[in-house]
Amino acid sequence: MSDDRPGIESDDSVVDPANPYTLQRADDHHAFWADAVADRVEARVDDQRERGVRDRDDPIVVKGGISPSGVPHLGNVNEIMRGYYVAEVLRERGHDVRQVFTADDRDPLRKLPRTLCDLEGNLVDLGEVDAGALGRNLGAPYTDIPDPFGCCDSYGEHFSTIIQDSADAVDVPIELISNTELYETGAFDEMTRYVLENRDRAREVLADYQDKVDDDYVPFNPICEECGKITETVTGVDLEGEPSVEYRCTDMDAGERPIDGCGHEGTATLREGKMPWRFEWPTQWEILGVDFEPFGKDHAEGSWPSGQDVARNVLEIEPPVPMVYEWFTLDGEPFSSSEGNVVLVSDVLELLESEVLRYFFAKDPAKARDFSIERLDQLVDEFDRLEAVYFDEVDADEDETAFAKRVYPLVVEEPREERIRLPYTFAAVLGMTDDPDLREEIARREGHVPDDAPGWAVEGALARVEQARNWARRTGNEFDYELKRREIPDHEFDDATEDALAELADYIEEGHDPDEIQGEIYETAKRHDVDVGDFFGAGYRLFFDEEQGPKLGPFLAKVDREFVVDRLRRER
RNA sequence: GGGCCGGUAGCUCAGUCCGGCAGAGCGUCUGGCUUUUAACCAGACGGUCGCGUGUUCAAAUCGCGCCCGGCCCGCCA
Repeated sequence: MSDDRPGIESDDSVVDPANPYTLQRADDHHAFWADAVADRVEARVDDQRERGVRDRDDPIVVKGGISPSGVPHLGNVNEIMRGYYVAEVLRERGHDVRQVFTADDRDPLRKLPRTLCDLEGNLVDLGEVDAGALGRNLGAPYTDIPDPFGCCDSYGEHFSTIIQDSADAVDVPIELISNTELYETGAFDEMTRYVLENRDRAREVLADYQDKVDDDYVPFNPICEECGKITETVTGVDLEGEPSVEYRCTDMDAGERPIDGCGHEGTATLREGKMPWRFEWPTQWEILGVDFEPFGKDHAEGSWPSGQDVARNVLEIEPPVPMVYEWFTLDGEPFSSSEGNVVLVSDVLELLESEVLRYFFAKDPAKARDFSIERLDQLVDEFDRLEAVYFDEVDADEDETAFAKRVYPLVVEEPREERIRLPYTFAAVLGMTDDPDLREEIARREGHVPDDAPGWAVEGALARVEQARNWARRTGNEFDYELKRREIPDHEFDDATEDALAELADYIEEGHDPDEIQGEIYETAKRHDVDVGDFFGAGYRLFFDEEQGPKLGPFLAKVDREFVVDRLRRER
C-alpha cells in the first residue's frame, strides 16, 4: 500500500523489511552483514523522526534476551554478539546506541535441567544440588525459586549473573534488564492494562497463530498467591481502579507431564503475573523502545510473525528491525545441557583469545555452523589469517580483503600491527614445557618472534601457549605432548637401537650444544645402522610416549642433563 | 503435508544480493630448510558448485521442479 506511484511496477525482488531473513540482501552491497542491518535500522529511525514520533536525541536501542533457565551455553552468545556488531556499526556512524538485554526471568521453570553450573562455570549434576526443592518449584517464575547454589537471590539471578559474566568476558557492554523487575516496578503496568482493555483485539490477532485462543482467552497469566505457580486460567478481569484479574490455579501443560495447579481461587494485580510471550515480547519492544533485535531461527516462523502483528495491530507500534541467526552445533551435535553437550563462554576462553570468539560471531548469521572444539585450530588459523589480510601481510582476493578490512577493527580492541601470533598448533607443542623462558626461546629459534619485537607482543604471543595447551589436553590430540618425567613409557627396541641410545647418552653426558646433539642423533643412528626416523621415534617414545614431537636435539639440551641421560639409558 | 533457511575440493569455508576463467586455508603428495620428526618455504594433486530443467552469447549465481539436513506450522519460550 505504500508503493503505489504510477509507472513503478511492483517488483518481487524488493527487500521486504518484515522478512527477518533478507537482511543480508540490501540495496547496497556491504562486505559485512551488520552494515546492511544498520542501513535498515537507520532507515527506520529516519522515518520515525520524519513522522515526528521520535526525538532527535533518543538513543537507538538494540535488544537481545533469553530465559535464565539453566546453563547459558555458547549458542546464547549469538543473542549478545549479533546485536553488538550492529550496535558498534551504528556507533561508528555517530549514533548513540544502547544495547539492552532482557533476562526473561519471570518465565516459569517448566522442567528440571539435568545439568546446572556454579558461578565459576563448573558443570554440576542435578543430583548434587537440592533437586527436590527445585521440583517443588516447577511452574514458578525463575526469580521466585531459591538459588540451588545458595549464592544468589534466586535461580533466575544465578543464571542471569552468568549471562552478564559471559558478556563481560567477550567485552560487550550490555544493560541487563530483569523482566521480573519490569513487572514489579510497574514498567509494564500501562501496557498490560492496555492489552487487557483491548483483549478482544488481542484474541483476534493471536487466534491467527494459535489454535488454543478462544473467547475465554485472556492475555495475562497470574502467579498463584497460594502455591506461587504461574497459572493460565483467568476467570475475570477488573480494570476499574487498581486493575486486577481473578483466577483459578489450574494444571499447566509443560510437555511430557503437566504441572499440577493447586486449585486456589484468588485475585492478582497486573504486577503479580506476566503476559504470555507472544504479547510480552512486543510489549518489551514498546517499553524499551527497541529498534533492532536478532533472534534464533526457532522464532522466525512462530513468534516473529505473530509478534509483529501484535505490535502493529494491538499495540499500534512499529516492530523493530528483525534478523534471524542460524543455530550452530557443538562438535557436530546440538547444544544440550541434558546430554552434557554444552560449553560455556568461560570454558572457551580457556582455549582461545576472546578476539577469536568474537570473530566467530562476525561470520554470516544465515549459515549454520559447527563450533568444533576438536578442530579449534582451524578457527584460530582463520582468525590469524583475517588479521594478516588486514595488515596486508598475505595475499587475498577482493572479497576476503574487503571483509577483513571492514571486520577486523570491530573484532579486536585495537588493531596493532606489531602483534605476534604463534600458530595455534605450534603453541600447543610449546605447551610441552612449563618453563616460560624455554617456551620463548623455542618460539624465537623457530622464527616466530622477531628479534626487535616489543615486550607486550611477546607476552601476548606466549599467552596463547596456555590456551593451546589446554586445548591439546582437553582433546587429547596429537599436539598433546607432555614430557613423561615421572615414569618411563612402555617401549621395545632392538639391540642396535639400544646400543645407539646408550652411546647418545654418553655423548649428552659430556655436555654439548643443542645443534651438536641434534647432529649427533643422526650420526649415532647411522653408525648403528638404525633408520634415522626410527631412532627419532625411539626418542619421542622415551620422552613423550608419542611417535612425533618437537625438534629433539635442542629440546634434550634444555631439559636437565641427568634426567635425559638416565632416561636414554632407560634407568628411570 | 505446508512455509522458511542451508547444501561449493577429503575437511572447514569464501564467492550467490550484482550472471563473465571454480577460489582460500587445512589435509595429502613431491621437493627445500648445507643431516627426513611439530613449525616454516616452494610446487603438485584435488570439483557433477545437492539433482534436473528453463532463460541467456554466458549460470555456483536468475526462474521452476525435485532430493537431503535443520527450524517452524501443538503448547511454551
